[in-house]
Amino acid sequence: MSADARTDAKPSGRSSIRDPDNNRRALIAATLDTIAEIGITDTTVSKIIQRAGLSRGMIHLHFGGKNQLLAAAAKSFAEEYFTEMDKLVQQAGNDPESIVMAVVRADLGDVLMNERSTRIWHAFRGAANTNGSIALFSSTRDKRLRTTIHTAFKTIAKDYGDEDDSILARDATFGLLALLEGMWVDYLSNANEFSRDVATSIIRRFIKGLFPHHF
Amino acid sequence: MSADARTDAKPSGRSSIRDPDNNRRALIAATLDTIAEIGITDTTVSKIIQRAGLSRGMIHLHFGGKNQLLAAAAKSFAEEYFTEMDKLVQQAGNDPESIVMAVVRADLGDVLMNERSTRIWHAFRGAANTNGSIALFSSTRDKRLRTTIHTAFKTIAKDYGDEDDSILARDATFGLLALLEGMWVDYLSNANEFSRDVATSIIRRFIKGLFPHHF
DNA sequence: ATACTTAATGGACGATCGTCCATTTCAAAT
DNA sequence: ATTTGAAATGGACGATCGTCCATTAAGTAT
Repeated sequence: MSADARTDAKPSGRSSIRDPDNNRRALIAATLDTIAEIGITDTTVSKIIQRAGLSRGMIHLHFGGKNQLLAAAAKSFAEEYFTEMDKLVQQAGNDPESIVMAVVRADLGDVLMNERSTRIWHAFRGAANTNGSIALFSSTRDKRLRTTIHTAFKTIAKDYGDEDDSILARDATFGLLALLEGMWVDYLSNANEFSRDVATSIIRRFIKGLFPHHF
Repeated sequence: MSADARTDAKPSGRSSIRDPDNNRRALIAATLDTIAEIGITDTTVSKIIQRAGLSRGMIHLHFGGKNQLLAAAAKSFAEEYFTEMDKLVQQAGNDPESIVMAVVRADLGDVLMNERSTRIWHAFRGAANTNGSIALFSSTRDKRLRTTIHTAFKTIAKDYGDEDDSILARDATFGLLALLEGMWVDYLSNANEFSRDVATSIIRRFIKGLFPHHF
């Protein structure tokens, strides 16, 4: 065995002391954790670098400033959400009914909806009005997700031969997303009293009201 | 007539230059306006007193500090909302159906739901996690409003002789409030595309799904 | 070995934060 | 008129904010 431990220290390895990408990620993670813990108002450069265990100048070095770090954190947070959502939805069946309920269960599940994420979500939403760079990544759910739900509801709506097929599907999409948003607010307000099962069954009940032969 | 013009300058009069109560209200109004305009993060003591046209020390004089002023502003904002809501609901008929729809129309009407109020609402909600004194006044809608809706739905639910009367009413209450919350988020995200009529008809459709013989 | 590029450091900087209080102003009571 | 007490003022204060950069350390190429 001529291979020694140092040989595999390729550029792509993690053994190096220096690791800009890792530090970049650490700063974003520290930012999100700080926001979740003490709120975006009290999230300062000092608190972030202290939590990340990095030096003061690194925020300016890697992001150019605090605001750009916040924007990057918002983007990263949104990407995490949609990546996880995609994963969970793809595990569902192919029939529209399963897809819709997979979205509901994913959005209300503890992976996506928890104290940390609801706090971060609302912190960014509150800040999005004035900070345009944050607003881009916190628009009401993702376009892709909206399309997924809309497509599923359009398929279902065809089973109800009424003339307002498309309006029904649009209303169901709009309403479902609003319901999910409202559940997040409710969870944020009192996480201890909130029941995921109750929330899920309520949403199912509302959807079933629109599509009595399904759900 | 021994009464001269000065006699009626009672403590409750408004003729005086000094008017502590008015200044107190002015500070709260300036705080809310500032939050709506530039966000709670950038809302500073200097910005508030500048907008109110008052002197620097007045915040400490009347409220004891910035945080207490914010709490008072949150309380005032919530009270405004519920006062207006009460007014609009009382103008409605006495049948449960009218009451529910009155709540919906009030919550989605331009008096209660507008850019200013949705921004303030979400700013406070985002800050409520860390600031307990704010949290008290921004709990998911008011208890009284919740009771009003719940009572109406219980009456309606009795017409559907199923055994899950109370669960149905509970679900309808929970779901309606979540829907309304979600609509506020949607309005905040893109106020220009938002349609109050569409939102109202969607909510009515969802409720009608639960109570097909009504709405 | 040496030169060169990039990553990382942490202190200095002016600006601004919220708080506080000595002082002044006003209005009612005497 | 004079006294008394509350309302209002605005500058001073230390603390902290975010930014920036001269310097050091680490990794790569010659």
